[in-house]
Amino acid sequence: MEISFTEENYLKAIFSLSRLYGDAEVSTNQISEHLNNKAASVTDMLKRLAEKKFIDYKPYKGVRLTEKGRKTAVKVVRKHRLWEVFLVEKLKFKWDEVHDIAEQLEHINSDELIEKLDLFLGRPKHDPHGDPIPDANGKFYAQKSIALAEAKVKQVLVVTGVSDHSTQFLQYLSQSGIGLGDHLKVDEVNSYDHSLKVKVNKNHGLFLSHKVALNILVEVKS
Amino acid sequence: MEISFTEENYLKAIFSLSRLYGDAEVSTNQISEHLNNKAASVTDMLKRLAEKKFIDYKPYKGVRLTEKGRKTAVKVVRKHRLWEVFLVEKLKFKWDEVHDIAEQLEHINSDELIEKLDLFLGRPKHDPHGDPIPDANGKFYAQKSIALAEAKVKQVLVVTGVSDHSTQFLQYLSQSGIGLGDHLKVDEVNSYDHSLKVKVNKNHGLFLSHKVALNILVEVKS
DNA sequence: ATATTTTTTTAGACTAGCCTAAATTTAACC
DNA sequence: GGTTAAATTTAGGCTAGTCTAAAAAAATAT
Ligand SMILES: [Mn+2]
Ligand SMILES: [Mn+2]
Ligand SMILES: [Mn+2]
Ligand SMILES: [Mn+2]
Repeated sequence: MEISFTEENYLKAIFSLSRLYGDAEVSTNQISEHLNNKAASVTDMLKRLAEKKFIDYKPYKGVRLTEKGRKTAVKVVRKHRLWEVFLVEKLKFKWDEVHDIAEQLEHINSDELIEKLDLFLGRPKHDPHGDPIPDANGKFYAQKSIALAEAKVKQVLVVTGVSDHSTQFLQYLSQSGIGLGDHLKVDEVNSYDHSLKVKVNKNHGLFLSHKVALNILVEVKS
Repeated sequence: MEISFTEENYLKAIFSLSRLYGDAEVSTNQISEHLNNKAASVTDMLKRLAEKKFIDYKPYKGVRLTEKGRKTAVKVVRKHRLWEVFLVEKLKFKWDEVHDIAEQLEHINSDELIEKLDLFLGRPKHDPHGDPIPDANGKFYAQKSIALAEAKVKQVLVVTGVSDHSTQFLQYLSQSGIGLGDHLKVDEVNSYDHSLKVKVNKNHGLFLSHKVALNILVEVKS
């Protein structure tokens, strides 16, 4: 019942792709693109994962996680996000520096360790990017956030997360003075390119492109 | 200049075997036994490590780390021991529970991470088993400990480490009320089997076999 | 100094993961 | 519906790391 580093990465990829596209089957090419390897390699691995009952696989028909596969994938996600919290909260890394390290730490195999880490961190519900941390049973507590681009003018908003986790984007947000928990208000929407003028906490006049506004998640407070 | 999980384990093995036997060449069979794999596999790997300049290797003549190899090995040891401190001090694992998890964590690759972890832990000098933690330059601060078996009757002793890191031995010590920093005094030596009667902190009358006394490291305080 | 034993290396084979190129299946188009 | 294009799988090959069995070198014993 052992699972390799590589198999864990495939399961995580399938899990996140299936969520992304409304829980549909995931295609070989989607996985191939997501993991930056070739479709033929993916087919190889899908056969092995099916053999081990992590996925249901019908050739040419795409793939879906079994319950066993989902549990395994969610556990990797849980580990990834807990380690990210550790890196930011305890070791004082910036939120844009932790992803690659967590990509390694997520494969450390010890249930005792996850449990004790979770406890040490105070059982956090969200990682440094606002993503929910599933509990030990694999349950996610859904947050009802929307993209900033969909918010209405004058609504009181709180930043709850980001959709783009790239270093570039995260650094840009930090430089603009935007982080999790900050208060936003849209003052103006440019009807030509959908860019925004927003208030961040007490400061008016920050300009954000539509592309950026699509990748900031907010909760509407009023 | 990338190094694999497996290569790191070989370098660590060579490093610790070479220390163990007074910095001599390490033989293929020693490595094979230490890592629980076959001599033929070791020969294969030695060729690769020599190719990459981690070791000096002359067929049939044993092997020795290059400076590059030593640096790499010591870094793995440093990571291993820092993570053990983390697991015991922060996550509240017992000292006999941390070795296997550290065996995984030692391969996480990030200089930033080691540095920040070291800082977070308060730059510890010893791991939970009393083993010295090399600094970022690979320097060990030698401790002048002796085995309890070599101590003289009535000397004031402080426990500084253990030679046997097995779960069994560590649990036995814990149950006997012996841990790092505890004060010992040898009250009697049995001249037939070299077993000891010792005082632990304030309690007299603990019996220890010669075998156990060989694996407890102490510093002589007077 | 030979003969025997031990250690080490070589030869050949296997698996996990990856690749490229070719074949096949499915989807899209006219 | 037949033809083309796209997606997927198969076939064959590569590397890292392991193994067993056999050959070769070194050490030991007589
Ligand atoms: Mn991963
Ligand atoms: Mn995250
Ligand atoms: Mn290791
Ligand atoms: Mn230790």
